[in-house]
Amino acid sequence: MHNSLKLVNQSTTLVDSVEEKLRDFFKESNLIPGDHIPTEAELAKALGVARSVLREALSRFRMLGLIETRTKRGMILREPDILGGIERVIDPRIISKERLLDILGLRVTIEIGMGDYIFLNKTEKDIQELENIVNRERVLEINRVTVEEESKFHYKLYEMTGNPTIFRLCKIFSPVFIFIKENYDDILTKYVLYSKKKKWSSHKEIVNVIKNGNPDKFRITMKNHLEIYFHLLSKENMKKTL
Amino acid sequence: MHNSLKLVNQSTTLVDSVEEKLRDFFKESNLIPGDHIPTEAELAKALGVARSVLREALSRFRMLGLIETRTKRGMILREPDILGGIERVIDPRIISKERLLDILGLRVTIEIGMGDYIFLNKTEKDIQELENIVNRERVLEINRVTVEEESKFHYKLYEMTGNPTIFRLCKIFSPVFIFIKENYDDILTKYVLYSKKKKWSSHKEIVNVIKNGNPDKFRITMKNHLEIYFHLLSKENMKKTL
DNA sequence: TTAAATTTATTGTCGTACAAATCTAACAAA
DNA sequence: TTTGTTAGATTTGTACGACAATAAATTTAA
Repeated sequence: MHNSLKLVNQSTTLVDSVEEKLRDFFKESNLIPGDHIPTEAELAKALGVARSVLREALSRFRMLGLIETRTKRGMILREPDILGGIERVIDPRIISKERLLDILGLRVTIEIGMGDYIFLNKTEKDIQELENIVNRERVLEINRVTVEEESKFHYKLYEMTGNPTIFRLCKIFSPVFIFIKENYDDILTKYVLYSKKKKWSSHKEIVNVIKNGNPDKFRITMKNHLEIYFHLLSKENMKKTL
Repeated sequence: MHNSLKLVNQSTTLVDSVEEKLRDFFKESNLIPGDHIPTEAELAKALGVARSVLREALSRFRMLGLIETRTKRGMILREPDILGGIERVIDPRIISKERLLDILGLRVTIEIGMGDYIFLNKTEKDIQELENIVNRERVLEINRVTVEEESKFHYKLYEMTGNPTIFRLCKIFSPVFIFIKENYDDILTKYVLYSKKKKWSSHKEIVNVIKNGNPDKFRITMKNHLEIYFHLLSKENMKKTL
């Protein structure tokens, strides 16, 4: 009762504000990767906090790759690893269903949208590899392949974009897709069985489009291939699913 | 000279390994959000490190939202904020050109791919809003609008996916696009002026497709709208650009 | 039984100390 | 002059102890 009166977690600790102040300081100083930043002693004094507090803030930056330290040589600013944070906390078991479906939606969006990118950079060797992957697939019931084979195929597509960040994002999200596939298997299977739609594009068809088609055809085919997931993503079904 | 001889920073600190061990511990204990985790004293003792070292590791988790602490009540596991890490380090000035172009590529991919998503969730109100935004735009030379108007329009599209994570990603990447627009303005302008292509889809056309078209038409129109960016993204131009 | 006071447990912050690494400088040797 | 050695100084990494603030638990008082 009277929950609305409860103060929101008013816990801005010293470490939090030091972290923020330091980030502002880096920006305002126009520091670029490779530049030295003041020593711990200097920073602690300037901020008026104990060294331990400062170090807890710096520790966060170290994790993100924003600063690098070597004894005696001091600290230098580095280009941060923008995906380092995600990588450490992606665990489907502790992430809410809403968020997991968000990620599924992002995946589907990227895979449909990457057609142009693939056609921009595709090589003969890539296509050869894709064909090898597809030929090795053993098709199970209702047009499905094993999780490993599915992963291998889609990994290769992401790789073909030639965009390392997108490729890495794919690897980071991979456990989420596997989790969703396993946990919503009944819903998905039921949908496939009772849907009016009877034709789902296969990996083979996608490869064929990459070989002889164009980006627009790729998108349509990929959309078709991924269509079952939209069943999970529509607003009405989400209510039922969650 | 002789950079290849330089030793790689082989420094795994105690804090790093404590961080890793704790993450493993959380996973193996099958903890879920809301669960209590041992006190600092217990953890420090179990790990055999000083409390200060432990706290530097915990500080990282606190930043990512993975743990929440309140004095006396102890620490509890929380659903982490998967984008919290990115949000803190996105600053175009300290991120390499390669990475910035990666992000541009991701944006373009998402915007082309989100057609189905938009058609899945669009409402009359959304379309009304889009039209308002477009009608307020003042078109500058060569079909361009101001950065703010451009942002506002694309924000609305992301919002229409109904996917909060994708929407947030858009906001996070926004400074990157602005940076790229400003820094590659000469290349982009030259491309527009001398390209054989003379027709670039406008915001108005995109709205029209959302209103009366279908996802396939949306993708083609959006692709057309964003085509100038592929000029920066192709492998050959990237070499020149970087 | 209820209300107030006290105790206790736990995180937040501070300070000191020393170890480890490595840069600097001075000096010695070739 | 160049190279090698040694000693000292600087800076981060780790440990430990102390106390404040807070909130739960317990005891005491009305």
